[in-house]
Amino acid sequence: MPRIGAEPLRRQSLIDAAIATIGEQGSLDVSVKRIAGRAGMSPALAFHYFGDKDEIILATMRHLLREFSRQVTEGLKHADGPRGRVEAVIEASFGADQFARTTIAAWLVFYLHAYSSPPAARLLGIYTRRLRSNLVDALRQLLPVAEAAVAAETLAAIIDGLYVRHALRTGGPDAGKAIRICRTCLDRHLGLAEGERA
Amino acid sequence: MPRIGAEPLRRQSLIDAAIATIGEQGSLDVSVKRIAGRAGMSPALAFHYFGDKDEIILATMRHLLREFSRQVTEGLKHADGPRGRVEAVIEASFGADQFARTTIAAWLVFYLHAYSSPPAARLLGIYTRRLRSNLVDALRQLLPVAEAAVAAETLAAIIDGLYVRHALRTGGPDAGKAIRICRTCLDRHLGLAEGERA
DNA sequence: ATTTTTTGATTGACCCGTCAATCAAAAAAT
DNA sequence: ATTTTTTGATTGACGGGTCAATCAAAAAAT
Repeated sequence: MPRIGAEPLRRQSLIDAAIATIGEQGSLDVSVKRIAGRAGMSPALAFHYFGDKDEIILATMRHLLREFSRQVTEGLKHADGPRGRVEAVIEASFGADQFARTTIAAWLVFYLHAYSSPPAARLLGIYTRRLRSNLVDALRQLLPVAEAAVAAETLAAIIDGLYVRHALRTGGPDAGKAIRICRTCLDRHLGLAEGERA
Repeated sequence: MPRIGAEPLRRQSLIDAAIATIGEQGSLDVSVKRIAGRAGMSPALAFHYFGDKDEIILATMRHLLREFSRQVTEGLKHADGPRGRVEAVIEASFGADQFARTTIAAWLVFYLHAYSSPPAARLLGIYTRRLRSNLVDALRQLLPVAEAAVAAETLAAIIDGLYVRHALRTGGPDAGKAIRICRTCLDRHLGLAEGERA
């Protein structure tokens, strides 16, 4: 066997190249040729490892989702108290890896792709539900059930909105500003006045 | 001159068909053939009127932007007081025309398109700045300048986020719920406690 | 008759996916 | 240790198909 163990490396290279290419272009309309070229191999090799283009796309989505989940889980591990758990989710969302423009553009592309691709929709559904339950579970210990649901929906929307604005507007909010906006909104929902929180 | 007035009708038909096709597919990767077919004409006629595909896309964006601006302006006309002006912007954003799933999907597609198309970015920039100034101007009469800026950024992000979630998640927030979330957030930023506003 | 509207046919480019063939390293056999 | 065999890694070339855009000419209206 030659160069044993090349497959996982190649797959990862292709996924990285796919994120970069898709994110830079802001579209799924990128040829396998360009992705493979960026990863330093011929298109045929990409097909050899992934079968077809759809599978390249799905594998790339899975990688993005897994990476995000990993960071959230990591943040939750060191969080203490419900408020800390909410903040951990927020901070994971705006961590350097997740908040890179290219990464966010890729996320948005996949959001839209899910609009017409059932497998992609299934993947995103899992992520969405997990994120939501993380937020709701923590908020329920701080607020009445109804308000917790509203607060979770609001926070989730703000996060998504800040993503959109960061990725698409030059001079959009940076990570620090984004986190501050989320924290402020959380404070207000928890009924704390200016500067009142620990 | 024969068939006077055919051109504007054809152009409008093509723009409507473009919104529908792009919105349904959630992608700009739709052929001129399909758009023209949906509008009841041959692809060649679309090229005759618009020159190339990019111009079809840009004209479609301009139409969406103009329509949105029209609705905001209309709402502002009947609004009284700064709080009313903020709510007018919110309500225009979630009006039936703007909050239709297909329309929102088309919006998101154009957001992403702007990511790699300077002309599209220019168009969206105009819209973004106008929306922002509408919000900031009204909020400045209700809050200190710094807080007004944060509140505007927050509201704008929430609106965008709710758009994303409504268009892409089955069972996402409907218009009523979206408006309620925005109002609640606005209340909190204005420092009003539960049920305190007029 | 002239001008606009409309389209069928065509072209060149590009893309996805396949396939046969090549290459190089590991395993087996001697 | 040397040779042979096996097998994954890799690619160039190609087919079927689609798309954007062009063009010449027909249809329709004035």
